[in-house]
Amino acid sequence: MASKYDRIADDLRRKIRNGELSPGARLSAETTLMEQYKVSLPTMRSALAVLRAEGLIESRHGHGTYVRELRQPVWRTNERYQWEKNRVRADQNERRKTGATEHDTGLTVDDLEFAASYDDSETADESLAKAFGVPIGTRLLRRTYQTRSRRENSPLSIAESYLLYDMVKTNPDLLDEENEPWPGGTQHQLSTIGIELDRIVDEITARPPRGQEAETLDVPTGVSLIMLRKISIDTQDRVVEVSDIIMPGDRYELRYTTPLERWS
Amino acid sequence: MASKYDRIADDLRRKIRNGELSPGARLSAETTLMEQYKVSLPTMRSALAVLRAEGLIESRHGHGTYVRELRQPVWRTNERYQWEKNRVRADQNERRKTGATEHDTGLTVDDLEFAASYDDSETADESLAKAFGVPIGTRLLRRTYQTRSRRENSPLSIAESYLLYDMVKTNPDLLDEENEPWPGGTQHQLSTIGIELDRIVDEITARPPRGQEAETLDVPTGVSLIMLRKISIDTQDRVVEVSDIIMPGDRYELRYTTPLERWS
DNA sequence: GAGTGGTCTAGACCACTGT
DNA sequence: CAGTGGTCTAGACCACTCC
Repeated sequence: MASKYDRIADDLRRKIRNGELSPGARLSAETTLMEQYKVSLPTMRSALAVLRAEGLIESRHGHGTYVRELRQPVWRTNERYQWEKNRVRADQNERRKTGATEHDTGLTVDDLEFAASYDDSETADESLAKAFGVPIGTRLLRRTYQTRSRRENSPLSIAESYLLYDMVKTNPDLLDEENEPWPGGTQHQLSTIGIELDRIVDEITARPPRGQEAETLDVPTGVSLIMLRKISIDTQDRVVEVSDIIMPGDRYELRYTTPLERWS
Repeated sequence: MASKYDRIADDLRRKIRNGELSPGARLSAETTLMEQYKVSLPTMRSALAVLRAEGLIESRHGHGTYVRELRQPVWRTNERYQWEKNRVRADQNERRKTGATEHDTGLTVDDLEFAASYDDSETADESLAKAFGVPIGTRLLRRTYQTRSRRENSPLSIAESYLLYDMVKTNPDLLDEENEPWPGGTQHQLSTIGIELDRIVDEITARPPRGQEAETLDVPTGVSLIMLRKISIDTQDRVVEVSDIIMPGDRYELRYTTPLERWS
């Protein structure tokens, strides 16, 4: 331990933490830093690589190296699920006004760009088969959603939602991506085929982005991904939807409220 | 894009995904790979650095480079909170038997090593003051917990729990770390000063480990940290405990069940 | 064109792990 | 001891951004 680049990284990390280098500030050029710290360029660069991996700095080619700014977090709460359920029974005008993402972020429909695409040729792999409790190979409807803020380039999140094809085909409207965005969202879509949700189970984990993901989500190295699998279970205890949602960890915070039964 | 090291990383990533290189397998030595791919050593090393950052491989000095094995995830569910609350009213023998971590992991008390330390000289910083709804500088009791499996070196998690000093001092037993592990956990501790919890709010985010954290948690680069702030609110709507819990993302999965009200 | 970060090389030496 | 990955150097050239 205590290699040269480690000590340099420690020094810069300290300067960032105590505000000597504030968010948005530009660091000196690599060649300048290399002279300041009296090391070679590759060594200086590996010191910066450490901080980049920690998400503390960001380098822009031909531009400079900057202290990362904290992005305002978007909240995703589990209260949205009950809110969505209540909205299913509201009239269509009310449903059209806002979606669940707006509920979370406080942004209006106009701020958000929404893209959906459907694919009805998907079949269940091992993981999905287990989640749904069906055999591997069962036909699914896969729906891909991208939400992005109009003010920024990077998507807020990417979601893949899976429905059992045989279950939803009874309402052909549900198979057509042209009907997106569907006022009232998935819970309302399911209600058109007589499904009422009993509970939603969220499974959460986190890992670094891999290869292509970093590009499609446009996250720099140094940002973790929050992986959320959302499993919707109806009043007959059937798994009716499985959704895999990917969120950049520097943009999102999840909030779950767990009520407890009273003693008295 | 499509630099040499990127193409090499892509190739190796593909080999890992399709099983040509299975978990635990040892890659050829860097010098061998460098000849195979006809690049210089530093270039070969930066290809490996990419995969290391993605958590796909792990290098052991003087030993070799290996495909990371998937570790069996430990589940942490929000059902534990109600389970803990129920246990407060169980008798002491029952309470002594198991703790919440055992509830989650399925491991028994004997498998787990538990370390607690108290510090009653802590005061609330901005973030904690806001969470508790008290002025900055308010005296707190800080309790640090480390849980580790006896079979492994790395801690399962690190938790820092904060209580309002003036609130808990009425029971001096709560100020003494020698009483840990306390049968029945924090909810039982709070019950000794007349506190009943109404709900628990979990705030979750994820980010890469920074400098020292990587060492104390003994996680390689390429593992994300799940940061969980748990806020306990009592029946009088007071925030009575705030806990910051750090979990390695490759070991943990969180599961939250949200029940929905019925329509009928 | 000037200044920046990104890629790549060839080679030296050190530090750790096993036998 | 041999084999492995880790650190560091000196220097060349490329690619991007802004003026």
